[in-house]
Amino acid sequence: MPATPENPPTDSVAPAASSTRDRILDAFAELLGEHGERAATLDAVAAAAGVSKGGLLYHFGSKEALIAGVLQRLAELVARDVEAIRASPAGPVAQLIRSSMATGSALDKALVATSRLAQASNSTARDALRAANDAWYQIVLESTGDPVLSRAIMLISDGLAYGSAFLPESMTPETAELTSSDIDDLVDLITEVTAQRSGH
Amino acid sequence: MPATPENPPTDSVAPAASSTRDRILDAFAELLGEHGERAATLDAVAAAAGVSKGGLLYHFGSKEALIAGVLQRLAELVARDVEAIRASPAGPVAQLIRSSMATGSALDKALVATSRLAQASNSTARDALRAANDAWYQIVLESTGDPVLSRAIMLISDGLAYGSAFLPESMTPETAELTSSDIDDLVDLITEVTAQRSGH
DNA sequence: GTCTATAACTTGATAGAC
DNA sequence: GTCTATCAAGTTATAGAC
Repeated sequence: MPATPENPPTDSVAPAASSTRDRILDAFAELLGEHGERAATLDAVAAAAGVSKGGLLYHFGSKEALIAGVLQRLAELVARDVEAIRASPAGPVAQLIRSSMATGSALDKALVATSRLAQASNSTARDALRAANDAWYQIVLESTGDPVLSRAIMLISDGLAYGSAFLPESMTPETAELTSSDIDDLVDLITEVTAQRSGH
Repeated sequence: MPATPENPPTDSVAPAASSTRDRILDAFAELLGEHGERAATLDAVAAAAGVSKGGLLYHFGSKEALIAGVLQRLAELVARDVEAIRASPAGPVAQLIRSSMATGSALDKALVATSRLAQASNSTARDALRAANDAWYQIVLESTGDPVLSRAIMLISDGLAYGSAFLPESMTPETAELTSSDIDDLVDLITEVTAQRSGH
């Protein structure tokens, strides 16, 4: 993608002036997340992006190309997130847990969309999810130095991510939506356990 | 399960003499789990079950009826599982964690199949998953008496379930497939933390 | 109960006008 | 760059024979 002074900083993740290409990608990810893979047809994506099917296919020549676009976007967002977690003042683990629940960020949307593709038997999507998980696990392991605890932390993170992504609305009292104070409690628990295990 | 050789088990979940109806339901759940919702077409299900499409539609008049069949099967299996967990000598929490990873049991298959449907925007499937989660959470809460810890345990269980269900094969070294000894470590960790928190 | 044939519709993709 | 046909293949469901 040629970036000239006239065609400004074309960061492919979240351009200031959303290009048609990006709108299409947004619409595809959104449909995947909200209504599943089967609903994310070319027709539906085109309509949601405000273009015709022909217009969509000019930018992405096939559905495969559309999928590749989402996966590439995910890879970029994960790379950024990894840096953000590493640089977090609150500590990597707290930052990871707090950012696990899907809140509608670009990364969340890309992750959910990729999960849907992975479950539709797309092995490239599965690989992308694994790569992201590996990166996060590595950070946690470096931070705690404790493999068992690190796994437990990753599983909690996964549980938060999947739960918020897959069972979004109207939960029952028992597993009612986790409030931010619930997350605080969770982080405290993990912090305490981490201190106890490293202290000994 | 009161099943005598003379009176073979005729419950609707997994009859010894698999009826056509059950074979169809098995095939549908299997296809949903292995290849996603989009691949679980009537054609594919019929072929996998060894009947024609017409034959399938004699037993389940529509795709909706097929879905209802899977959800009913799940409800029955969850009810049984709840009883088994409550009666477990090792304690409910250890039993729950150990049974979280999908190992191919009938319950696992029904859960995975229902997850796929839930992600295809089927709200009935979502409700079924929530009901199951509520039941398990209730058991854990009764066992530990500690809401924060119970949530952490449920999240670990969710993480195990989703991970094993959605990223099944060929994992990388970092998050390599959890061995049963890894699970042992995890259960030990949880047991210790539970003891510490209740002891104080 | 199970099959084949077929109707009605959706989906991904191509061709070509503007 | 974006649009409107248009097509071939696939999908759910019905009808009726055996």
